[in-house]
Amino acid sequence: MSDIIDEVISTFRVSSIFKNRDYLMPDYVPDELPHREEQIRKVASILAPLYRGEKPNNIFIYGLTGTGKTAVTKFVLSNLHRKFPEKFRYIYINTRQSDTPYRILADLLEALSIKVPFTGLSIAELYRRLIKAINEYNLPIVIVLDEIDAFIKKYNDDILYRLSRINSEINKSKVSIIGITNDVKFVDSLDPRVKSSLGEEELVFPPYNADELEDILRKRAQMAFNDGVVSDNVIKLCAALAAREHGDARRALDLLRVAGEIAERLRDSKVKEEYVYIAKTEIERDRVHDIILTLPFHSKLVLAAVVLKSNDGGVLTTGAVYEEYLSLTRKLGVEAITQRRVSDILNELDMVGILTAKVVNRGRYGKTKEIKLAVDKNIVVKTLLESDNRFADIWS
DNA sequence: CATCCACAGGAAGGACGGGGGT
DNA sequence: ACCCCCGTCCTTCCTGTGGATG
Repeated sequence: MSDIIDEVISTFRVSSIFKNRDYLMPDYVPDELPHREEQIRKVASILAPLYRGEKPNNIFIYGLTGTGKTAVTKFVLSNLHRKFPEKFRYIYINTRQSDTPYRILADLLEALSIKVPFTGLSIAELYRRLIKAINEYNLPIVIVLDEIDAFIKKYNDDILYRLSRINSEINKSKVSIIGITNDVKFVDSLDPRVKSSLGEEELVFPPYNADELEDILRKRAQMAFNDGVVSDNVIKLCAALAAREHGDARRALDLLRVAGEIAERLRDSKVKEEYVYIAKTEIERDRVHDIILTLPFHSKLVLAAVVLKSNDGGVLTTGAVYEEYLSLTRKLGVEAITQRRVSDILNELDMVGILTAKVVNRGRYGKTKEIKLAVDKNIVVKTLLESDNRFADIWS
């Protein structure tokens, strides 16, 4: 048995593929960000007042996923901070990870080294403590709220409003907010007061094109892989596949990393192009798998209904899905939830990319959603079966 | 041109289980 | 011990709606 472990470890210890895999990890912030020089300059110049201990303007940053918004922001802040560690403080919060008002406030407090219980307090109490903490803090603070659009959509812009108002509640203004969002239209849904306060500076990040992606990949590949392991064609392929997905650099890096991992697993000394394709389906499979496993039971049931009805081909409507869902609940002998809730669940499944639910008006035939599965049916079925044995009665 | 379909999706609220402060 | 708060799912009730049809 220990042979197996030795074997596995040995492939890890001396990798013929990777020099250092970390450079391909999503959270790695590189020393240089090719093709984002202009954005770096802009962000840096907005934040420059920190050097004099003054509060910079608030910033709104737009751009699709994987266009370097987070990387540029972190890059500029960490560089500034390294140069002037005594001048200011910055806090980065990803609102997808900390996805409730409570958790955001708790994270902020924690970053200011104030311990708070992870539940139990009222939001108002957290605000009180936060304001007190900021009041006692004498440096400017930059708060980065990443991916706020999803958060605001789910809750409201109350936190943004309150955070932007903190300055007027304390003696000296010193809190700057950097809001990062994937959704450009999202700003319109904000309270005008928040909009004007947070939108003091606006910045748009365009997607990378295939050439730029290639450039980025080449630089990273050099750091991450051993020499001669990755051919230019592999890099071009990763760039091309990611460019198709609106120039998502993270996607491109993921492809390259996973392709490398596959080569490593197969004890190959080179990353072949076919591994990139395998990586693509593997990434997709893992994503779908993770999402489905964490779904509540009735969401899984709704998904099962969609899968079953998709057998008939064509587009589904909310009504059709609900009917199928009801028959499943009867089959399994569980209580059904309302169609109103199922409608929301379909939207949730759309948001995580498992299916697409597009609202359409079909005139005489009413307003409904056109629902289509967006991922491989077999993966869905397999994961559903694995996640809850009650599904065995449906796919026997 | 009005009608009316088949829902969309907002608002309010409730049950429940996680966990407080005092 | 007491009462309070929050997030997660969910319900009930509701008003709104684009365009094929009559």
